[in-house]
Amino acid sequence: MDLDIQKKNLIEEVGVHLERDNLAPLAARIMATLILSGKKGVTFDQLVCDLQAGKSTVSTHLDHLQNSNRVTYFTKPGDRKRYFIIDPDLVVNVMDELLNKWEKEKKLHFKIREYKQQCNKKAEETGEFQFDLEFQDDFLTFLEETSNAVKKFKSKLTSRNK
Amino acid sequence: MDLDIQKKNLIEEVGVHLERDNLAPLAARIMATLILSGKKGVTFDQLVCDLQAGKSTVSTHLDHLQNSNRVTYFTKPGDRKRYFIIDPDLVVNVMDELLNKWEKEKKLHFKIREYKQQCNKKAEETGEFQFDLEFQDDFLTFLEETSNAVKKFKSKLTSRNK
DNA sequence: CCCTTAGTTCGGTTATTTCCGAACTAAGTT
DNA sequence: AACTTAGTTCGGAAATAACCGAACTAAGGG
Repeated sequence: MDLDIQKKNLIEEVGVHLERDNLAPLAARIMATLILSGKKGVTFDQLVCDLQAGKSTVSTHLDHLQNSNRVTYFTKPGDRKRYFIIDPDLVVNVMDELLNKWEKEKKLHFKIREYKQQCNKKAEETGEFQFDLEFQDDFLTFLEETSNAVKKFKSKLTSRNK
Repeated sequence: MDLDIQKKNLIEEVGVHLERDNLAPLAARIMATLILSGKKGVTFDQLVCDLQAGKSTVSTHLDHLQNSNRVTYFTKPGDRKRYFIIDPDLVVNVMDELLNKWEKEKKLHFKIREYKQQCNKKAEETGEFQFDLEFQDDFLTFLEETSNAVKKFKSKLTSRNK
């Protein structure tokens, strides 16, 4: 099958998938394009042209993608253009984001757990407990264990890359 | 501190957090309310009243939350009202969702990897490879390992609950 | 100094999401 | 049969997100 057609289809397929983590449609297409274009990078104009999008839109999204550590660029001497690429640390950055989210989630679950305990204590007299704490505990263990798995893999990766 | 005020604040805090996984603001508040109300359940009218929302809005969101296995309800004999609660299997359901997403992601990465290999093969003559496959491989391993951690914890949970 | 290139900023348009009220259904009550 | 309760459905309003073009900046080239 023709590689160009395959690329186009993959960009769309990957793009749709990427929209699931709160990326705007065009931002997702930009990411997909960069993923499928590799080391040689893609210029601003190529993106505008390939994706049939406005310059301002591409500019804004590239900004956001760089701020969130997904995308970066390199330049060539004597060439004013920027060559955008996927951030080489994307995998690690994604993991950090996940860990961060889970950390916040853990703190919230702790807070909730405390609230529930207070409620139960108050209801001790009547004997009708409002809450099982199991749910909270399971969730906390889940977050703990999964976080650990990610951390372990992360350290494996980062140690390898010096 | 007054438990009612604490509850209100927590609902808002948890609500904001829940919006991060593609829940509409009101859907997130419903979830938060149910989480913080426990076994006794919350009725439709209570939700409409507490959250100051339209009946239709609450109805639609409750529908969606039930379809996505986050919320369920019980009834009391001789009482037409439904008492909505967090689905007791929520933790497992959330894990299943995660695993599902990661499975799709793995398949996509495989597809991408294949495309990249084809491209590199074609570029073998010129000697300038367009792609490192490392990125794809790292991501695949990441998904693999993290999925396994989640699966392990899931089976621990489900075996405990018969 | 003017022109081109490579973007950025800003105000506004379009599309989508979220929410709402009014009218409706279905089941039990009086 | 008429009324209340517990919701559902549907058409549309309001809020928010996504995108765009026109005007602008900044830097290098002729």
